[in-house]
Amino acid sequence: MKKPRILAIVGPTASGKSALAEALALRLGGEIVSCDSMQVYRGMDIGTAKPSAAEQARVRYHLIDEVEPTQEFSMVEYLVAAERAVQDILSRGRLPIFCGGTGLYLDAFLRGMPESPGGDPALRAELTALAEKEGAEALHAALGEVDPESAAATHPSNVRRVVRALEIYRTTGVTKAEWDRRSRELPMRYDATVLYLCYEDRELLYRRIDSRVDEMLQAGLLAETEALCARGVFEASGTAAAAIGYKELLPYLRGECELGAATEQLKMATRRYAKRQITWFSAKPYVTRIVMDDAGSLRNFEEIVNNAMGLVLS
RNA sequence: GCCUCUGUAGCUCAGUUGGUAGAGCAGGGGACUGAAAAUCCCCGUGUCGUUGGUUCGAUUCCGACCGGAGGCA
Repeated sequence: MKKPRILAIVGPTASGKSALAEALALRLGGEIVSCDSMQVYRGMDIGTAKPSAAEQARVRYHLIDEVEPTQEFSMVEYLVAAERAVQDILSRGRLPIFCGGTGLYLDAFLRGMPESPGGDPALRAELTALAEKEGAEALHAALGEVDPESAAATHPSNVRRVVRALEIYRTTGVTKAEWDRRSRELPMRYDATVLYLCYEDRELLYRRIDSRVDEMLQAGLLAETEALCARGVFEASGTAAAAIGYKELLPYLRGECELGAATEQLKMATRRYAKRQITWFSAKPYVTRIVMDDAGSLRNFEEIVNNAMGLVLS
């Protein structure tokens, strides 16, 4: 059976993914599947650079505003919802276009996942407490007893990963290394073209990030943050509370620092995030690089769109 | 104009009883399979303000000059 075609636009924050995705969706008869761990939350619009009402009127978007920020949502929920969205889009004869910067989510979708064990909050809490009491080394050593392969691949300080590996072994009796091996053997389910937007001039990307943060503040990011506070998002400290854009402004809202200082922290956090995304996507064998440095002018943008069209249609 | 303090990494500063220097932050590189906007790992050569002097050797001591801060006029 022929695999269905899908397109994906990935890259660091502020690289211009949304604009390119929209242009391609309009030309190719596509619908956009957000591939973003934070845009799924309702009420987090400005800070996550969610497509505006106008943009959502031009192209159909999926996996935006799926859940409340106080709810838990992670990779697997994403996987399920994305699968549903893609089937829906394909059933209408249209092209699914993934767009976003959460590399893990796209990775998981492209590969599919075997029935690996879900998270066990109680066990996680227990193991994390153990690491605090007896040290991360001790927990890592415990992992080494049952799953030396994963232990060797995980730094002892990375408690979260060590906990996850132990969690998998304790709940299934099968090592994480084995689960990973099985998933690696799964065939790609889609014929995917993944366009990775990159900047040869890092400074240029950073300038785009800085000005986008300024625009977000002007658009009312502080008010949005206050609204999230009022809903107890940060007390819940779930995934939504980790979003960049809000937690950096909390010290200012509490009167602990100037707005300028908070803004700097926010820009810095965003740049570092972009850096991590670049590291992630650069290492992926399945991406086709698109250099965005010259996308500034309309003419150059058109050229990039045409170039991308060529890659998709080939 | 005079006096005092000060000038070391992109920033804030240590330090060298004279043998060319190191922290934090910033920055860079990397990892990543059910928390991923998360989590974690690795990376420190810089005319020690400039220029003379003393010295085997000066970033370190001395002088002058230049920049900064403060004080007295």
